Amino acid sequence: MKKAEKILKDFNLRKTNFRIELVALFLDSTSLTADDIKEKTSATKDKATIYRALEAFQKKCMIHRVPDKDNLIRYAICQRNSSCSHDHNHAHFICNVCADTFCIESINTPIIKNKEGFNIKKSKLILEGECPSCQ
Amino acid sequence: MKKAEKILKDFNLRKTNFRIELVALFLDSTSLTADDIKEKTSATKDKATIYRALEAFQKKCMIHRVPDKDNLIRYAICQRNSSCSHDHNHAHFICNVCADTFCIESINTPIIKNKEGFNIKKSKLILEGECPSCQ
DNA sequence: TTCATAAACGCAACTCATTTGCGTAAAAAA
DNA sequence: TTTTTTACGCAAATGAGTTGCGTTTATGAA
Repeated sequence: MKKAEKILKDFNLRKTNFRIELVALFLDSTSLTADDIKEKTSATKDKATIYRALEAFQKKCMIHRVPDKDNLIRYAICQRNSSCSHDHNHAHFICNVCADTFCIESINTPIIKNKEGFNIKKSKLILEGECPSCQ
Repeated sequence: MKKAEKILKDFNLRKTNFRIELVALFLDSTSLTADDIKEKTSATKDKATIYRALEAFQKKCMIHRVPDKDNLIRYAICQRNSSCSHDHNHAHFICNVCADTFCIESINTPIIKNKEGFNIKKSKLILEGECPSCQ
C-alpha cells in the first residue's frame, strides 16, 4: 500500500481515486488552494468535490488551514499526525513572490499574557517575505 | 470645522457628506467592515461607494486594514497619522464573541531573524479570545 | 463474493462579498 | 462662475465557496 493510501486508512477516510491522488499531492506540496488542486490533479475538475474533500481531511486533522496571501482557503498537511489533539502553534510564512504558504515548525507562536482587559486565548504569527526558491 | 472634516482635509480627501460621516464613525469605532458601515451610516446605502471610500482612505493611510474573523475586508483608523511612512507594527486582537478587531498598540509584532533560508521582511501577530466587553 | 448502506462524486444552481462600468452630481480649482 | 476632477448611485459582473440532488463507489456484513 502506498503512503497516501496508508494515511487515508490511518485517518479513517475512504480511499477514492481522487482522495488518494490528493493526499499524495499534499505530501509533495507545502500548501494548496482549491485552484492548485484543480490544476495539479487529473482525477476531477469539480470544485465541490475538492472543497468537500478538504473539509473532510481537516475534520480529521490530517490537514490544517494556513493563511493565504489573498485570503483564499489554503491547507497544509500536518507534520505530526495523531488525532486532533496536537497543537498547530507554529508560525507560517507567506512568500510574496510565489504566494505559497510555508509552515515554520521551528518558530512557535508567542504566548502572550492577557493585556488591557483582553482575554487572550490564542496567537497566530504570520511572516512575509521571499521563500528560499524565490530569492 | 469638526474633527472629521479636519482629518479629511489633512489627508487631502474631499469632504462629501458620506465621507465626513464615515470618518466620524471610524473615530468612534474600533474597526469596521463594509456591512458595519452600511448599518451605521445614514448617508448612503450603496456598497460601491463604501468600498471606494475605504480604498481611498487606505491609499492615503488614514485607515489600515486589520484581520477579520471571517476574512472580510475590515479597517481601523490609524492612531498616529502622518503620511504612509509610519509602520503598523502592532498586534491585532479578534474577539470571538462580538467579532470586532482591536489594535493593541502596546504589543509589537515580533522582529524575527531570517530562518531556514526564508527572507523575512514583515511579521503579523494576531491574537484571539474575548474582548473586555464580551467577557 | 454478493449485497446493503453509507459516503463520495459530479453537475448545476446558488450565495454573498467585492468589483466594475457608466451616466449624473457635487467638490475643488481656476 | 466656469471648468475640471472626483465621488455618487444604480446595475451588472466577478469569483470563491456552498448546497441540493441524483448517481456512483467503497466498505463491511452476510
